[in-house]
Amino acid sequence: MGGVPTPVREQQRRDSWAAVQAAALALVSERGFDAVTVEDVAVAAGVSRRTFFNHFPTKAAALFDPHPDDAEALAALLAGADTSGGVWPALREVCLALVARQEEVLAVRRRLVGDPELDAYHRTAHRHVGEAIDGWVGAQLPDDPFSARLVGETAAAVLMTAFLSWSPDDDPARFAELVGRGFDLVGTGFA
Amino acid sequence: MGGVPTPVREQQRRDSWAAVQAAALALVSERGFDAVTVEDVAVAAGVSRRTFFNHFPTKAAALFDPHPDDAEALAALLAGADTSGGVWPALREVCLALVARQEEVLAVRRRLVGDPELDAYHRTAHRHVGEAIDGWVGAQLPDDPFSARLVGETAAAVLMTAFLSWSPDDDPARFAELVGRGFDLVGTGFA
DNA sequence: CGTATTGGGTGCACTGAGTGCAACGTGAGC
DNA sequence: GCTCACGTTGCACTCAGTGCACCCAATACG
Repeated sequence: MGGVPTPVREQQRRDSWAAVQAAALALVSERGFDAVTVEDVAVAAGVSRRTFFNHFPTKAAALFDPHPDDAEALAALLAGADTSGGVWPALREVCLALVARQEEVLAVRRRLVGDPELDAYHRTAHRHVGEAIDGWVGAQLPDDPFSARLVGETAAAVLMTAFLSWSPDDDPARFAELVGRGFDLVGTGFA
Repeated sequence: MGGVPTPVREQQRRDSWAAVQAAALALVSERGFDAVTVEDVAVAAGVSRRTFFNHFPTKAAALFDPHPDDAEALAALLAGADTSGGVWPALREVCLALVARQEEVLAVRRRLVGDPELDAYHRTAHRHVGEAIDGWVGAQLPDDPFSARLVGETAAAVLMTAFLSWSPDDDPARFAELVGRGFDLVGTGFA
């Protein structure tokens, strides 16, 4: 019944998941996406090829699916957000706190832009954030799902823009700066 | 030399391209993405499997890559846009004119949401529009590429939100209405 | 005109992603 | 200890996508 089967099993599963994602990021950032096979990743993670696909639906997903801890962290940030100054400024702070957690992963992913297939997955990765925001905004605007979704999509667009405008060789702090600037620009309605 | 090889060849190629896309949209909207093979599409289009991949890099691309005519139409709309009232309101009108051209294709695509792989491609399809806008805004703001890209990404986010909030059974005009409303909401900075 | 060239279409063989299925083994409940 | 649940595994299979050599029709050129 409770989604969590049992602590030990759950931990095994998370470890296995994390080992596969770590191996995928390491190999792909070293050799490039096309030069790494799922078999390579599985071997490096100490897992069978079949198990890889038990965790991730596609090769690209191993690179871009959010770590459960990060998903929980985002939920916590949203739950604790201060909306007294409005929804959009509150989201600004949430996203700034979020990106600070993920510097290393973002740097690896940034080196992968250019491949069309990967770019598509890249956008869904930022969409994981957008969807969480959807739900959060939607709870505050239960009678306006369109606006809630638009806020989530727009926040994801800001993150994507900052991500693409940033270079992994730059100071990581510059990425946060770009995110803040993006939120500010949208907040003025591109006046 | 000139990119266009010669009128006849160019026309042959476009016809073949269009036949494949039409076949892909028809079959997939009828049976679903996974139940249609590239072979099926090629046969229905009267073309070899190998030719399919000469036109489209992936199966999903056959569904989502923009028709050359539409790409040219967008460029023309942007070139003729009236920016006297500001960049964002001008984009609003361009996007409204654009979606009016594509009602049928959008209705088919709308039936395909839900598949994660397809959703990823879906976003890149709206990104084709965003990229054209990037270039257009970038020409007007040559010293601020970040803002130019942000405008393009945000416009794509508005289109995507309207697309997801719309139902193919709705009046097509409602889709345009949603696009307009999305641009208005962003234009106020989510105040 | 006749000949050479170009460029799209095709067939073939090959790699690798992704899936269904039937096991196996180890933690958990009784 | 027995049984059940569940993550893992191996195997066989379909199909997406690619490299390559070849064919044919449309063009360029003499």
